[in-house]
Amino acid sequence: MICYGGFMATRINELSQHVGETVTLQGWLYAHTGKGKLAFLQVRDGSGIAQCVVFKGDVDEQTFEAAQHLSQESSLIITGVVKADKRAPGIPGGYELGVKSLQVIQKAEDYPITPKEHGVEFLIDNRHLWIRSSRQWAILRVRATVMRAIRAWLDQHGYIEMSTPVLTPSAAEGTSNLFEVAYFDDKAYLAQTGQLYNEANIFAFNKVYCFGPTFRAEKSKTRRHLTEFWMVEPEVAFCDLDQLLEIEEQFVSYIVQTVLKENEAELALLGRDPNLLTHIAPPFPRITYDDAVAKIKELQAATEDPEQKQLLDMTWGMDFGAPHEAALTRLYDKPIFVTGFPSAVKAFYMEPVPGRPEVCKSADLLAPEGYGEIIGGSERISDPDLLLKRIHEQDLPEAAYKWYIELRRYGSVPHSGFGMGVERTVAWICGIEHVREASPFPRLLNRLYP
RNA sequence: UCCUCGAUAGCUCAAUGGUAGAGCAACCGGCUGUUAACCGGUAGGUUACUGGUUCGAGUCCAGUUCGAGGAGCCA
Repeated sequence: MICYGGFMATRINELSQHVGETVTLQGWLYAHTGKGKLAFLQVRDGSGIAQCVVFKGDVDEQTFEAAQHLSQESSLIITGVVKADKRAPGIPGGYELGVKSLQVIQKAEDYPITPKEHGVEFLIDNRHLWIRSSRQWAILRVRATVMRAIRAWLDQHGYIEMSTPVLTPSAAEGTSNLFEVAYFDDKAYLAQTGQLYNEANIFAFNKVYCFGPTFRAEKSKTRRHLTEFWMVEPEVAFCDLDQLLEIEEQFVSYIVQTVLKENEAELALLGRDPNLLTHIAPPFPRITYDDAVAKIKELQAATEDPEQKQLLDMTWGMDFGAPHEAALTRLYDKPIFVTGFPSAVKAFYMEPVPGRPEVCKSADLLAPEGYGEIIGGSERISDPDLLLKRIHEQDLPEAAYKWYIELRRYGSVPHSGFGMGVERTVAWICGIEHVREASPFPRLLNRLYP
């Protein structure tokens, strides 16, 4: 019996509910080994991995022959009796199938990713296959939970999702790190933020968010950069920076707690210690830029390593580099807010701190363990004259911002918002080295395939 | 754009300037509890590319291409 569509099949993550019953699984051979009259098949079905044991005495000769010669990633339908067995490997493991019959849908030939170590280049070239591997499978399931938790928290708290355009007009903040695309006889650019449009949306809907891919044509080759990544950007009317930080810490904590609750098996598979995440709850430490600079200088003075000493070089007014963020966040076991950056290194639309116009009401949220910035947020300038002045100071084309300035002429209010990078957040929660593994098909500098 | 490192079998890696090797994967055989099983056997190579030095180059030199890590910039 072939059960296409899956409605007749049992899912591997539900095997524990079927002990003693005869069930049918539909999946792919993940790994196999044998021992004379026994064949051990590890079968994936998308929900988990289960060991299926074929004993020569239990099946006809053809079936045993087929089981012995099954190749990795062959697709199959397999029927047998569910047994609890502590020895059974798999995800979640502990249950296995005593096979009664086996049907090979397709015998795979020479699957390239073997259960041995492989290099990064080979794996990323084979990303379309690599996502079947258990670590990648686990990471991408956590990503799906993160994305679901993002929407759940925002939806539960009165935000409405409002799509912002991916194709945006020319000009804006300079085009050096934008991807240019032909737009009939004109040029358009792939969006690197939906924020300005969200600032229009709040005047219609009060609390909004956009959530989608965003594009940066930066020539960055580091473990923290993708050229296409997903970002969620909430924007809130009648909201100052202090209120924004409370929103952010609740939001991030909810996401982490949701993953801890729903992806225990995935985190275990990744070797991620949940104790590094269980205490993630409000409030998060807040530190001003001024204090952060002082702390970094202390750390620089304390280090013996001459290379670190040079990397930690810091003077007031500089933006943080990755080494600064890493050193600073290692002092805390929670994400930290760094507030009040110099206006000169931040975007033109950020509200100045009253009495200290050289710094602005901005806040970066830095993840612990050296993962660095996962959120950038700020209170936006609400005064039209000040906004216009800042646009002139930064030599931006006023005409391109006509609509944006107009927002401040028709019922302007204090408002704030932030953007959170999904892949960096997933990388932190999963404890992985590189953001490329937090995206199903990462786009990187020099890498557009597959 | 800059700095550092790298490219040898399908994969991961060896190989004093002197015959190109191993493990895994594949294929054949053995084993009733394997967890990246184990044991025996078979097959598998334009050493990234171009040029140079040398009696002789995977190895030394120059250039090119591709990749990795990092810096800057950023989520």
